Amino acid sequence: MFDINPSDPAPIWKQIEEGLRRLITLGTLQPGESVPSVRDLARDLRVNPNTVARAYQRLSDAGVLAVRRGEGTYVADEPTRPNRAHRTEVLRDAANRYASAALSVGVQLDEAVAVLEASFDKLVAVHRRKG
Amino acid sequence: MFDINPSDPAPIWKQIEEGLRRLITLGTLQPGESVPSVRDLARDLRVNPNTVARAYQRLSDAGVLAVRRGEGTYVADEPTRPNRAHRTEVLRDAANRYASAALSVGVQLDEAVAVLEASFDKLVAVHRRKG
DNA sequence: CATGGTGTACTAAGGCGTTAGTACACCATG
DNA sequence: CATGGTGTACTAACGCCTTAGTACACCATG
Repeated sequence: MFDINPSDPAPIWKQIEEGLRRLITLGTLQPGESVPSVRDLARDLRVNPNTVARAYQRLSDAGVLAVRRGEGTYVADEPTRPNRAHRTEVLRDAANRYASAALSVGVQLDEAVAVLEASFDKLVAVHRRKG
Repeated sequence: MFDINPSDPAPIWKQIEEGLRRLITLGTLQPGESVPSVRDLARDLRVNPNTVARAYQRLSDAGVLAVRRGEGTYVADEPTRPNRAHRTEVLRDAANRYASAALSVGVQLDEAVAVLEASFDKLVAVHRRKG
């Protein structure tokens, strides 16, 4: 489905939340489609079920996922889209972290852009492979 | 000198380490030049001296900073440069995080590149202002 | 020599993330 | 109705990060 990076300082529940949002915006997960159960995804990612549950609950509160009690969790029929303010904030923060990391190891803008394109291609390719 | 982002999941000592490496590679801090004392930088960043000390010690172990006991800490005469393997690893990881964040909020490559350029410009501008 | 600033070391406490284990209410299925 | 899978909730424990406080050895300065 997607990968978790244990060495990433970002919390695992946040990586799961981001990964699911990514698959939804890319169309890999479509409205009404079911997502893996808490226990299944936890086993798949080699992570504790509580951590997955935390991500699912946050996405449900945000209106991205919909829970049918006793049955399972599904992508909402009309998944909530982040507004412009939140989107630009997330993007600027992430860009600052990337630029800082690049400059700290002596990498210029052009090379940073090239590597960024490769990362984009890889993630979109995962999308095309349906998982 | 540089900024610390308390909401960044990355440890503060790592942000300090990265910030100093960035200023050195940009030339804002030149070989032989002195860096602020542990207590001064801690007061400046509103952070505990222990946290700054941790970053200084790691940079000293890496050969980027040189400590003169009882006197202060300085940029090494020939600061160690990260090798290609480490550089590409850091860059790829950071690029993956940025690409993932962008796609999770529905941002395409072109917009992500534009925002990245802005971040680069901002950091380099800080460099030109000598701090 | 006395003072003050330097890096360094140590302990104690609190917060957050993660894991582990257990338990419950819910619902589809047979 | 019994079973099994679903999300959810709770406690306990561990580790890492951070803060706070104290203390030490070192050295430049006056």
